[in-house]
Amino acid sequence: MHADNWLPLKKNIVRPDNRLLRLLDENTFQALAPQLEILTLPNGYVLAANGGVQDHLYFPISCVLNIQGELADGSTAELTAISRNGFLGASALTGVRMPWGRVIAVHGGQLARVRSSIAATILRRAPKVLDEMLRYVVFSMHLMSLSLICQRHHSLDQRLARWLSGMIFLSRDHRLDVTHDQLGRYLGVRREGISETMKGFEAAGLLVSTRGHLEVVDAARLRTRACGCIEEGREMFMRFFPHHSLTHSSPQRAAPMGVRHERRYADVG
Amino acid sequence: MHADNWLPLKKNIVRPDNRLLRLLDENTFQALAPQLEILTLPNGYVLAANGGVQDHLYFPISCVLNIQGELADGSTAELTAISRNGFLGASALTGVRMPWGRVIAVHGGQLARVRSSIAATILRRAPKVLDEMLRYVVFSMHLMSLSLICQRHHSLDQRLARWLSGMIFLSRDHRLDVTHDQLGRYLGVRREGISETMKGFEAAGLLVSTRGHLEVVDAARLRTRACGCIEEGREMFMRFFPHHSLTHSSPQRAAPMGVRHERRYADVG
DNA sequence: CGATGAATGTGGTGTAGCGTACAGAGCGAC
DNA sequence: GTCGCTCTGTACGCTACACCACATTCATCG
Repeated sequence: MHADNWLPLKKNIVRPDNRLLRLLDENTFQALAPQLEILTLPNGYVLAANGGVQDHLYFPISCVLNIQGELADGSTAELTAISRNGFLGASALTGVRMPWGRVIAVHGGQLARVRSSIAATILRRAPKVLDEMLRYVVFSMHLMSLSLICQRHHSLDQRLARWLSGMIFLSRDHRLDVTHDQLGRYLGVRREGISETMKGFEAAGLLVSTRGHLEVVDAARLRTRACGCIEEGREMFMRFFPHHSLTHSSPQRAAPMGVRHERRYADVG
Repeated sequence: MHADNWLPLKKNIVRPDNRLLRLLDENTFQALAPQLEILTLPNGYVLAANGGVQDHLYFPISCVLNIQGELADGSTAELTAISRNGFLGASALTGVRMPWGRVIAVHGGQLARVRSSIAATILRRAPKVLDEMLRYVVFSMHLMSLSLICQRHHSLDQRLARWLSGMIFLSRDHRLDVTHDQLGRYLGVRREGISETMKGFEAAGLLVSTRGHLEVVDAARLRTRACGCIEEGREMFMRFFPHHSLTHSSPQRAAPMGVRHERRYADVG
């Protein structure tokens, strides 16, 4: 798992399908383009371990990143997920290097990155986009607030159902490469708890799984098992980004396994 | 409990002791000053219920605000606390009205506020302060991440000790007016759990309490009962605001009950 | 000064998820 | 193949806290 396969973006090339990059006016984008690198990450690629993102901004295109926190005593939990709707690197943008967090491409795919120092200079000329980035940061904070309460009050069944529903929505793929152990770290529970709950889901015909992989086969019913946080998150997204339709966000990139995608409700980020 | 006792700030008056307002250059501050209102809130004053802050920015001076989240199903938890080091209203600054959250002055005192539309216009001329506000937002997000993991993995004893330690640090007052019920909502647990834990603290001689009030009498030992999140939070603060000394942040405003204040370690916000 | 309601003590039962331990099973390396 | 390692199933006691029910006590206000 190594991401050496990046290639510099050529000028006048099609604009990467990231919501924020799409908001750039043509001039600013052309200024930024030579500095953009496009990376293709495999499933499960660890983009940053124990040190967070230091001095790049990352704009997911077709991948989904997962930010994981870990305390000194070893406790972990997922903090947020980032897709083509957002970006990663707000800390770097403020000039702070955080030795905190761990970034994993739960769902592999393309992403664009740019040095934060360069980005800051160029984006300063595009206050509209900078505003939108601030808005995304604030939105993330609200989503995290939601997760904070969710963790405290909702059952593992509900939270796992929410997590899976959210992830298949963001990745546009009903298949997922994760082990029970990883899921446990994301949700802040033991591996055994995940196995147990997963067995229930599988018995109910919601998904099928082999070691390290799973495929959701009944997304609609899976969602009914989740807590209301999916809807609350969706509502929040609509409130922050009213002009952005979740259901028609952008053309589908791949058609994996011929499963029709369910996108009516979903977790967002 | 009504906050009708506000008075418009006079020109050339001493600058309110809020970290962000202090960062304003003199010209920008003079432009902002006529628009600032200074409010004095009593302990427990509910600044916003079920609707968050809509169209003001709030800069605590001597009060400590507590932001509480509540889901549709009634689940609650504290999201963050805001003192003279920060501000409230990032959502409003992005132009979004959030029907979410509840703001309480856990520790009463003064705060400055200004209409967010006016503030946005004026602050646009002070990019340094705007940057610092963004930095505070990002810092808050990290602190919330910490709390998210803390909630999941640490015991009620530890979390209550952390909360109390943090609050007496931020308020510079060892006394606190809160009921067990309120504490339960902040920490996302039942009232009975708080009563139980509190009894333990009182038996250990860490604090004394009467109904609706408590006073910490051994802050040092209380901190030893807390989880490591206090230190982690402090480290985070130092990283984001390296030039701001926590121990000498500003002169002490009141000397309540002759108790010497412990400020070596603390939770921050 | 007594009434009244909010705040707190107490207790019993239920359970979700933890800690630990170990067994089986798939998958890749050789 | 078959070895070895990682991933997954299962079980069992334990603890923290939830949920429910009620007794008590203090503070305020008439």
